[in-house]
Amino acid sequence: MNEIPRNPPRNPDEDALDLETFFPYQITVLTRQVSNSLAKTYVDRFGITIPEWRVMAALGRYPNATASHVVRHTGLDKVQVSRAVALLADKGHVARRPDPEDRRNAFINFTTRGRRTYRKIVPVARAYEERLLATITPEQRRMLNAVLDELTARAEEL
Amino acid sequence: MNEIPRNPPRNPDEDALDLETFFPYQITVLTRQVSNSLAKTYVDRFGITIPEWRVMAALGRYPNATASHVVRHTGLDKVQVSRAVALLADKGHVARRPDPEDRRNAFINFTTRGRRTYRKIVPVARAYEERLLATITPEQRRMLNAVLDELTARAEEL
DNA sequence: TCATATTAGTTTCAAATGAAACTAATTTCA
DNA sequence: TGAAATTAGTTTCATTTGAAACTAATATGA
Repeated sequence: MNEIPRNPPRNPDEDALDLETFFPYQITVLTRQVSNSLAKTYVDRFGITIPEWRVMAALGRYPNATASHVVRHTGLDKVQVSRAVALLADKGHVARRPDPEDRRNAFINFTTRGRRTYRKIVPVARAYEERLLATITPEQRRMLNAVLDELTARAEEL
Repeated sequence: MNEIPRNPPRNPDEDALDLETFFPYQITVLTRQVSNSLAKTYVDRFGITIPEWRVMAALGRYPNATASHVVRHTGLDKVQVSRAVALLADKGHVARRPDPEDRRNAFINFTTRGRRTYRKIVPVARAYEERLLATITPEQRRMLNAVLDELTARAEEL
């Protein structure tokens, strides 16, 4: 017999909390899904991890950045940035140039190869976002974008 | 001299991607923030981790569940569920009872102590969500909830 | 001026994670 | 039947993570 397993009875506790509609649960599940898809794409097609991609994205927007600038623009912590930059340097995507005026700093920049890779990734990242958001209206997108910003600011306060 | 560090020049690449408005980045940052806050609350106040809390939430809603049912209702993978249940059992919050009809299964239930803890956590979780969402309108909440469900389904397809 | 504090970035270490291998029980079907 | 496949759940192991300690350089202030 291959009986389909039945779920146990529902909602025994009058005050039970519904995980499916609990906001922290909802975003955790969605984020994991999205991150895994993207991570797979970046690794398979470009041989880099998400933190490495984030560093590249920061450099594409703000070139000649120090590690601290990258921290500020990526939301990664300094350990992750340190490691991601080291790996990108190993792979020849970025180069570090010490600041002669303060030798604790190092300016990070794309190599030619790194910039070429960055320019290939950007449209792939945009295309993924586009496909993901394809079924929601422009109005919903604007709202979503604004609400997420609002909630991020709010979460930092709490 | 304590000069405030200036950011490097912006947007050098005409086609640069803005991380701040890139949806996968936005939800990653928000989710990390929210998870960290909640994890801290659960550990500090109740001595449990987020996966343990999720298992409890699943049991609150669907009692007498097997590990497979918990997997289905929590979005955790079976390794995490196995470990979380083992830890909850160690702490005396849940008990496992083997299914006499199929001894591969074990039914998981709250102990009295576990149910008491669950009933304390639920309002704390709700209160956090309430404070987090306090600044957005009920209309926005409904929309957010619907859009996140939609995107989760969509992300699974991609 | 030099001892102390601060800052940038790296390394270390312990904990969390999840894929893959594994154990035990049950089902399938020749 | 009973050998092979499937399923539930656990354990192992290699990787990822981030807090804390650390190194090196610069700033501060008695």
